[in-house]
Amino acid sequence: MQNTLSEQELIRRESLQKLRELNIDPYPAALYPVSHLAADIKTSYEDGAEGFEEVCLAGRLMMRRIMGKASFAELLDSSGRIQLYISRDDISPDEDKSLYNTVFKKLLDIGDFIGVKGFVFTTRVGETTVHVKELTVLSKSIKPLPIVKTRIDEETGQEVTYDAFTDPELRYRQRYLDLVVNPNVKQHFTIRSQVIREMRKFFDDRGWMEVETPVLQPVHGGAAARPFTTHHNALDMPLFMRIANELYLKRLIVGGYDGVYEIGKMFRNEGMDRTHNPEFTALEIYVAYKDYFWMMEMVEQLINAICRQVTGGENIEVGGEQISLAMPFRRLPMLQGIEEYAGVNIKGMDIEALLQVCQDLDIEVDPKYGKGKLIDAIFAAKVEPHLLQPTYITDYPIELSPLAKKHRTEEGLVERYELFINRQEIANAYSELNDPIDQRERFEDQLKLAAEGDDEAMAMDLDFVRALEYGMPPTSGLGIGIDRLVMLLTNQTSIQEVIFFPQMKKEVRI
RNA sequence: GAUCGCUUAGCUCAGCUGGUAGAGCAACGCCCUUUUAAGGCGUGGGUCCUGGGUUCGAACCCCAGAGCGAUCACCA
Repeated sequence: MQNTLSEQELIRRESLQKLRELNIDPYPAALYPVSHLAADIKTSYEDGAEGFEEVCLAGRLMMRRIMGKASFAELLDSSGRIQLYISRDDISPDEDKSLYNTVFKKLLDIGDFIGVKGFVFTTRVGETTVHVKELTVLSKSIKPLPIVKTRIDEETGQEVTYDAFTDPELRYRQRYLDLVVNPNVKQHFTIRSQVIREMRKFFDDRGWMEVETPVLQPVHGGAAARPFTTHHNALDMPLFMRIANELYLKRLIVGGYDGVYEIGKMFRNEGMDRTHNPEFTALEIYVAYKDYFWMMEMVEQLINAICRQVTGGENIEVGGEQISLAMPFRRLPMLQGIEEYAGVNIKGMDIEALLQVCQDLDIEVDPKYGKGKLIDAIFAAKVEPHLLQPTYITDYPIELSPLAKKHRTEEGLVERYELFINRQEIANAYSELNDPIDQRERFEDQLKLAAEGDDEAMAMDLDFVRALEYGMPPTSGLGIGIDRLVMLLTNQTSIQEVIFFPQMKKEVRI
C-alpha cells in the first residue's frame, strides 16, 4: 500500500466516513434483489412494453451528468451499461433531500456499486433509461477508476474513444480494471469459455471421459521442455510440475478406457513472449483402436464445430487475412512440404547432406543438431511461413517424436501430424507408440541426447514402459493448445490477451 | 538471453537548444429538471520510474538499475 494517498483517494475516504455518519452502511451485508440485467432491458424494452414497470438493477456507477434537481447517470453491470434518470423528488420524496443532494451528488463516486429500483422508459433523445425511484449504496470505491469515454462521431459514425486505458503493463497487472473499463476485453474471455465448453460437449457426446491426472510428477515426460521443479517436504523428494500429461493418459488407456481426455494447465520453464506464458492450457485426448488418419478427421470436425459455435461461420479473420476452416483440411507430408517450398528433396539424406542443405538455404543451425532437428529447422524456416490456411503436416522424423509409432510404410518417419493454422501449430497428434520394447529404446535414445547436453530431452519413465508391457491397444492421441486456438478465434496476436492473469515480473511498488 | 524503444497528475498525453511543470478528461466549489465524451464559471492536485554523475541550474545531458513493449533466439 502506498503510504501517501492522492487527493482523490483522501476525498473518497472522507465520503466513506460521511456516509457512515448519515447511517448509511457503505458495505452492507444483505443481498440485493436484482431482477434485470442492463443488456436484457436494452434489447427487449420498447416504449409501452409490459413487464418493465418495476426493475431492480445493480452495478457500478460509471458516469453522472448532474443538472440541478435531476440527473442522468450510467450504471455498468455484468452485461453492460444502461442510463439512469434520477430526479431529486423521486428518490427523496420527503422533506429530507439528503439522499439526492448529499449522497448522490456529493458522496457517491464513479466506480461505486449501487442498486436501483424503478421503471424503464425512453428519453426524448431515444435512450432506454431506468427512472430511479429507490437508490441503495452497495459498495464504496475508494480509488478512482481510469475514466474511458466513448462517443459516436456524427460525421463518420465511428466510435471515438477518449483516454483509453491501454498501457499493457497496467492492463495485465490490474486485469480487474481492464475488465471494468474496456468492454471488448470480456469478449475474448467469453469466447475462451465457449471454446472449452464446446470441446467438452464434443467429447462427452462421443462417450469419452474427462479425467484428471497429476500436476506434480516424479518424472517429467510427454514433451520436450524444461520443467519447473519443486520439493515435497513430507516425502522428501523432488517433484516436477507437469510439462505434459500424455504418459498418464496413456496409462488410463492401458487400464481399459476407450477414450479419456483432460483439459488443464501445463507448466514450462522457458522464455516468455507474446505467444508463450509459463503456464498454459492444453487439451489432450487419447482414443483406443484409432490411428492418426482417424484423428485428422476428428480434429477438423472439432475445430470446425467450435468455430461455427463461436463465430457462426466457417471463416475467421486473423491479422487482416481470411482463413477458411471448412472441411477437409489440406494434408501435406513434411518432406513433401520441404520439397514444395524449399525445392529440395531431403529423403534419405544423412546429417552431412542436411547440414549442407541448411547452409545452401542460409538457415542457421547448431552443428550439434541431429537429423531430426535439422529437418525441423528447414521446415520451420521454409515451410511454416506458407501455412496460413489449415494444413496437416504429416509424417515427422522419428528423432523428434519419441512417443509416436513408427510409420507403417516410411522408414525413419513416425505416424504424427501437426495442424498448422495461421503459420502456428494448433494441434499435435500421433498414432501412439504401444510397442514396449521400441518405447524403451526411444527413451534410451533420449537419455543419450540428455547426456550430450540436450536439456529438453525426455527422461526415462520406467513405470510407463512397464504399463506398455502389459499391453496398450492401438491408440491415437492428440494435444491442442487452447490459448493459441482462442487467439486464433479472437484475432489476437498476444497470448496475454486471452489469459486473465498472464505471468509478469514482480511489481516493484504497490 | 540479445538489440531497440517507452516510463511526466487518477487516465490519455504535451513539455523546443538544460532556466525550476502544462492541457483535456477525472476530482473539489457554485449554477442548471430529459442530458449524450452534457454545458458554464472557479479551485486544488506531481518521488517528471529509481540511484548516482555533469552543471550556477536537470523532466531534458551522461552512467548504472527497474518495469513494460517490439524484434530475434528456444519452446505450445
